[in-house]
Amino acid sequence: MPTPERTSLDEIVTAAREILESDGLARLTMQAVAERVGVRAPSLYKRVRNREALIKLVAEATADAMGEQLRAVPRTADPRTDLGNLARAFRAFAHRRPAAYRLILGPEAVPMDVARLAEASAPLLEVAAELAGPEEALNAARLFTAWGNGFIGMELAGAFNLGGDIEAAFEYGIRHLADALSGHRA
Amino acid sequence: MPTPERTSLDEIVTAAREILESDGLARLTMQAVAERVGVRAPSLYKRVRNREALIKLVAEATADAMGEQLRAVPRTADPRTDLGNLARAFRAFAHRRPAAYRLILGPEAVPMDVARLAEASAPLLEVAAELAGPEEALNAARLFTAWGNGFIGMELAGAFNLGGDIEAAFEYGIRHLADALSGHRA
DNA sequence: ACCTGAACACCGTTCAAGT
DNA sequence: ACCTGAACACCGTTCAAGT
Repeated sequence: MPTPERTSLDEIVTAAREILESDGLARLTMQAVAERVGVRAPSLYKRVRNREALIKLVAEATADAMGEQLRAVPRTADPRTDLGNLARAFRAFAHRRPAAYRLILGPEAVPMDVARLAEASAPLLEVAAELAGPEEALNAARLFTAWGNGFIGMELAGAFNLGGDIEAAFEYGIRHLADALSGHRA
Repeated sequence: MPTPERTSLDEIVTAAREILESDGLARLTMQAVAERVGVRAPSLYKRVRNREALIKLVAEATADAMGEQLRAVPRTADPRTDLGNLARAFRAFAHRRPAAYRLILGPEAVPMDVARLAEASAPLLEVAAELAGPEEALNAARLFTAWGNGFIGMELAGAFNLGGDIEAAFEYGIRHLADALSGHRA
């Protein structure tokens, strides 16, 4: 008589996501995940190859969620406005799930599935194309996403603690990058 | 009769740095460090509070080394040229010691000593001031360092694997940021 | 077919005992 | 004063045995 399934891959990834965010990566143990989904640790290996693979699944789920968030940003007729709104949505997401966000960039960065990242940043590529022209769209999008990732990474790492207005610095970045990409005066 | 010292904090941090770079963060264990400096693991606790503190020491040593690297960049009369040279030196350092570099930004980022980071990025702040004026120097430096950190972080994480010329994208970023900061046309 | 306890190899860390 | 072996609590992971 087959034992009934007592959990699922989805439940496991969700549990891991929650533990990561509330307790940090070091406390994201197989035992903690197992306990949360109501099973013993060895059973997890029926659905997940190992801890590293589980962490990768969490990172990919995070990229997907981020992409969804960006696609939900309403678009206007002005690409400059859109650029700012996308950047703010991006930052808001990172603030809401900082540990997961760090997972994507951070050290020991899990080699992320490329298609997933492309999917997530598609809206940004569109706006970059509107702003910088199709020729320079990829370079422009990379300039902008690099800045955004870097800014948020430094912010989460506490690298901006010297004071100064972080909000203002973020808006300064949006404004000047929009200028730089569109070829306007700064 | 007191036992002679068989190692030192410096030797321990250096050993940790080497293991981190060659084997990765997960393999940077107290036992591995102890073996490399010729001592048993418990002895490390005479010089270091715990593993986390050791990792933090490595991160700080990395920030110091990076600062030294940036200060060694020769300066010219043209701040735009200097900006590019600093960015390339920064990137070269990250490529030479990727694991340590990630430590500074990445997930579980060790709350870095602020003064150290400021020290490391001092040259960039100077050039930013020349380019954007003293008023906007801090915002400009943050824009630039955020981009640089983000670009390299994404590069190391393999987020640029879609192809396209990464060198060109980096140079594109330098050029357009210099324009944006100095208020020139792009 | 899935779940479990037991087991293994490996950590980080503490501490009493050595010199 | 520093170093060590032994010990503890905790991991990730495997596997034979249960249902």
